[in-house]
Amino acid sequence: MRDRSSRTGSFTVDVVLVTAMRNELAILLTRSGSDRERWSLPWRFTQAGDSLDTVAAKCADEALGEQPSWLEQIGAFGDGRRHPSDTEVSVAFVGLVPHETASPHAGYTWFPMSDLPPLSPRQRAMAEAATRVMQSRLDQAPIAFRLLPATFTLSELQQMYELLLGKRLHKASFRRALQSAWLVEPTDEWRSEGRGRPAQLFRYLPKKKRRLHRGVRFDFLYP
Amino acid sequence: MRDRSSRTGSFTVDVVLVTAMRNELAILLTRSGSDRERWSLPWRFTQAGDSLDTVAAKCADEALGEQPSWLEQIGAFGDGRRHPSDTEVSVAFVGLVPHETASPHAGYTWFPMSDLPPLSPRQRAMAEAATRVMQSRLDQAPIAFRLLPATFTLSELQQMYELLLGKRLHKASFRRALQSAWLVEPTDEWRSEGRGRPAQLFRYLPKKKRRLHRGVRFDFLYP
DNA sequence: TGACTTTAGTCGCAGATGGTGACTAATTCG
DNA sequence: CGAATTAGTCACCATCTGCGACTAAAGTCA
Repeated sequence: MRDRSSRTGSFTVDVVLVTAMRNELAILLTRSGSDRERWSLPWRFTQAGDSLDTVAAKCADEALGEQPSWLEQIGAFGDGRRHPSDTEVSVAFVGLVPHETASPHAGYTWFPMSDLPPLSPRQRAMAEAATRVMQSRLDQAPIAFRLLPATFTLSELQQMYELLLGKRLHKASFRRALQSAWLVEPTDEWRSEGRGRPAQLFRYLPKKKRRLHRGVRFDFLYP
Repeated sequence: MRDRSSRTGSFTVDVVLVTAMRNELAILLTRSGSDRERWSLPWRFTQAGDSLDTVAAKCADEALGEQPSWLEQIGAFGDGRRHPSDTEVSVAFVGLVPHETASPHAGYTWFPMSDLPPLSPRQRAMAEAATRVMQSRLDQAPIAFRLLPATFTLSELQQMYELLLGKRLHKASFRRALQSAWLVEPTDEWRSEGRGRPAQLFRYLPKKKRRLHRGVRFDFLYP
């Protein structure tokens, strides 16, 4: 067992890998290194010369075998809360992963946010912060798009926004707002999903071609 | 001179203290500890047992003799950029200070953001991140109010928003949006400022009494 | 004193945006 | 074929926004 004080001044990088699974958000956990009975976020000690982003990317790669479609730091966590590493501070990242293409390595498991196993207090704080950060950036950054595959139907996109916002949206208003924000462009493909009319596939329209004025705000709710 | 590798794994806490001075944002700098010719943000090594927020608060107190009216972490910075401490990582905070009541301790000087002296690359990144964070939280958190004294005129508030947004706002629209957001309440005081009609003083209305629906969005611009 | 300037604060129109239900379209199922 | 299901659009109307023009209360200066 490590001596607690030996880690004073050192720190870890932790990654909250988020995906949308069966209509709810889920994060990727693995067995804790120190206590095999407990679950933990993927984390690492930093090595001299590696930037924080690099360490986070390695963490994600070890868990998934690929890079998240979006990876962003959400801050440093400490404040006396316990962490498997016994360091005083950890720097947390959020990584977004489209669920369709993700296949975690052995030993890693998706857990729905609503039903997480016990985590160290510091990692629990990170998981909560991750969803807060995602919600707050929803209208500034392509959060919803990074949780979807490269092409998607507008209904899928709407469901993703409903999931992230935690409320229902009205179809016509959603599409109108989407249009005026120039966020997507149609492909020439259509997808027939069992019953019902086939849906056209769209892709995220990168900033280059876009003439965006106001940030998008999907505010409109349903009865 | 310290050996660079001796600090590997350790880190500092740095504070970007921001105020609004003569219609532009300014930050508080001091002479660097290692090189008296250079300027630096206030920073400290952490001590075992102190939370990050506590260290940041101490930093601010040492510079100002008082607490900022708002103090929030903006992230961990490293990525190989140099810092006076020779650590690999620093955790940065923004602190907001109303300029009217602030009187920095000896050795600390306000510098306008538009005309900063040379800083270490890591601290320059922090200063830039600070203004980005302030802008992005402008409609979620009382950023503008924390840069103003406890009571203020609506014209002063509008000027503060114009400064933070970097664009002019239309008076009538600004006040209408302010009303519908229930952000301020009038006091029974008025201030006569030289020529022109005296202005009523307002104060920030804390969340308790507020029934806020949508986030405020002062989007409307001037010709 | 009274015209002029300066700053505060309000009104109300016209056009843009948003919430909504009802509509049409294309497919599967039985 | 008709019912069910999902996609996509339309049009009405209420609300919100941009904006110019207005009123109000002070100082300045001849």
